[in-house]
Amino acid sequence: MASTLEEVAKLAGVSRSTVSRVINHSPHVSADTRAKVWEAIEDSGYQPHAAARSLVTNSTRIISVIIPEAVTTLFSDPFFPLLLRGATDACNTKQYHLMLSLFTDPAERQEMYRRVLYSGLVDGVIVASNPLDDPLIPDLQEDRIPFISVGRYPDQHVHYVDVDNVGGARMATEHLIRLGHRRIATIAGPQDTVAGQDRLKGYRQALQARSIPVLDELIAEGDFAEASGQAAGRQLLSNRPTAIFAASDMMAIGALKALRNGGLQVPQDVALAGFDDIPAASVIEPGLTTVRQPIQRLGSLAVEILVSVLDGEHAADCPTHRVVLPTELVVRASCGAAW
Amino acid sequence: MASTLEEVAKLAGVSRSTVSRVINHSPHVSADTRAKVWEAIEDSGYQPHAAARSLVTNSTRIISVIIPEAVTTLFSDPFFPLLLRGATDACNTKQYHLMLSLFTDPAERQEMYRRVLYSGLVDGVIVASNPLDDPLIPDLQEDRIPFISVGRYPDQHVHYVDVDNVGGARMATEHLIRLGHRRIATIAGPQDTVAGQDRLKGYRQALQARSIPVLDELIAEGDFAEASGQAAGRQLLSNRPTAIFAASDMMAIGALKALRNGGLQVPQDVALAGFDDIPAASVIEPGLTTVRQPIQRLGSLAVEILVSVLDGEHAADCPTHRVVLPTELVVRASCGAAW
DNA sequence: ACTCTTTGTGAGAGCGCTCCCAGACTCCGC
DNA sequence: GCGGAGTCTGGGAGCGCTCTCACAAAGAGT
Repeated sequence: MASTLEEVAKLAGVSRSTVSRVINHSPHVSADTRAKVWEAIEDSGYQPHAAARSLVTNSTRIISVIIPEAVTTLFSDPFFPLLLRGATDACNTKQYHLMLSLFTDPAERQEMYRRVLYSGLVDGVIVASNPLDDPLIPDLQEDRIPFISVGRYPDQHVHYVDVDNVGGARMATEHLIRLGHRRIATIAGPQDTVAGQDRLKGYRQALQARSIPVLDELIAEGDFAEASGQAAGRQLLSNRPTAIFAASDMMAIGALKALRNGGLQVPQDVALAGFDDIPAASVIEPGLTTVRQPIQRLGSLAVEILVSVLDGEHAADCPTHRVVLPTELVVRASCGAAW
Repeated sequence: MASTLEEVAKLAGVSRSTVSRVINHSPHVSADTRAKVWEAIEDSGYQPHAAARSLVTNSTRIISVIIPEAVTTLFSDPFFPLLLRGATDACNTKQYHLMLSLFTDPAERQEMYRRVLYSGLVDGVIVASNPLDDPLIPDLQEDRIPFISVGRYPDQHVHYVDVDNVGGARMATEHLIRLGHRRIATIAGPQDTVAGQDRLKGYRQALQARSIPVLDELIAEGDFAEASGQAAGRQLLSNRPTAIFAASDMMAIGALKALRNGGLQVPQDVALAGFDDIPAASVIEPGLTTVRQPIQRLGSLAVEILVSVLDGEHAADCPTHRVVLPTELVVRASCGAAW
């Protein structure tokens, strides 16, 4: 189990170098020797010592997923587990390991930054749910640490993967338009996040494409959480929309409560659509029409791209990867569609 | 940044050994020298190389969280993210790192077992959501790898943390009894999981304590997921319970649908209680009475105990840690309580 | 003044691995 | 038959760190 190269070498009657070559699949070993060595490896249950190997190769095959602030909304939403699921799947097949870094306060992050990144503990980093004004990405760039962002990032040289937030929001809004609605309100997400911005953009695009005026009075802003959706719903009520597109399911659920409190029925009086397709969306009454995102794929793709960058290691001449995955409209009862 | 001990030593005008001593807070360094060295460390932005250090200390300060099967129910339930949140918090304060290992198929696990555990990559392991018949824990024991189980484990020498599933189920059932119900059915969880067993046990205890007969016809079994709850609800209907305690919120939601389809109202015709307090529980109509568990604390505790075992390292004479955290009854509308 | 501790510091070995270089051997063509 | 190319293998250095050991200097006791 805890044997060393040297011991395996003795067992196989060859030198340490030869065993190393076999382990690393070097072609310069005769078939006989190779077989002999493999046998010795099997017999001894040998496994290379990770630290020793890292020390000389200068690579740990560990990728860190950094979530700068342990965003509370992440826990009412399976985004986070699904992302990790996808990422670990990809890591398993690529023979990499996943390290998880969550932070509550910035001091903690600074501390981690030194400990994890400067100590050579990880080969690369996946940054998820990073607020636009966070210094993390600039820091990573400056220190030339390979990374990829989950979520669009407005910089020429940053690799990222994202879901098509604009397209998803447009689809949902178009769907409401197609059902005959013209006074369509939106509860936008926080405008300091890319997702919040993009979903509002999609809403705007859909209206503009049909020459429906975009009215400020029909746009409220929330923070993706339920309470903010309820507040926004209450506020929008007085402007009498016939439909509401909320930029998150939790806000849609909040809005649903506000509408009910205001004596309005969904979908009879007001149609409702959300974004995310959280588990609760299919469970509430009426079922919530929403936009589904391929989050697990997002996670695996992030790993795959990062690994390709890491393995390629042609540093400068490697093109920037930017992948946007399509979203999918899930029609349920809340929009009042027969479809 | 990527400087070495040697360089810092030269900068401070001392030897490598002395810098090492300062870094590791050895007391055998004069105050003057110590100050000088710290200055050199700050100036050079020195950070010890993790692999080099691990090679000689034979410790990586990495803990792995292993979830043997990427249980799908974990993703309709914030159990997993909350656990990780708690675990990372504790890791941050203890200066440990968290590695994540999820698996879909057993071959993958075997592969990981070699790669992660035998290679000295991690110092210890947290095993979560492990089925009773899984060989993982016996394997870990045999290989003398320090670990702790999240979830009770029936072995004298296994450290574990768990929530009080028995007590929680008993509380929920008692609550229904207190509201006047006598024909109380339960939708139990899978009986090959400890949580499933314990929640059924709590239900039984509550009835027996009030001398209410435990009837087989009022006990159905599900797999914690919604569909199984709906099936179980349908099945129980014919036996006319006046209340149902479901061992998970998802099953309670399934049962709710079955009851509605059968023309019954909750809580007027049948009272309903669940377990877990998932986000959907507060969002559905009627709000679901349920049992809340301190999952985040469970995660941080698991790390704290494992680290104490790791740091203590008095191997044999260290007592087995077994912590069971209390659960909390959350009363909402579905049980029909005024309270 | 001399040993005898005590305290602070440096030199050296070695953790287990990879990788370079050199050597031994085989095989071919002239 | 002999040099040169090609193939395979072993030896040695060294990655950056910790830790033991030895030793120098300083203080304490007789």
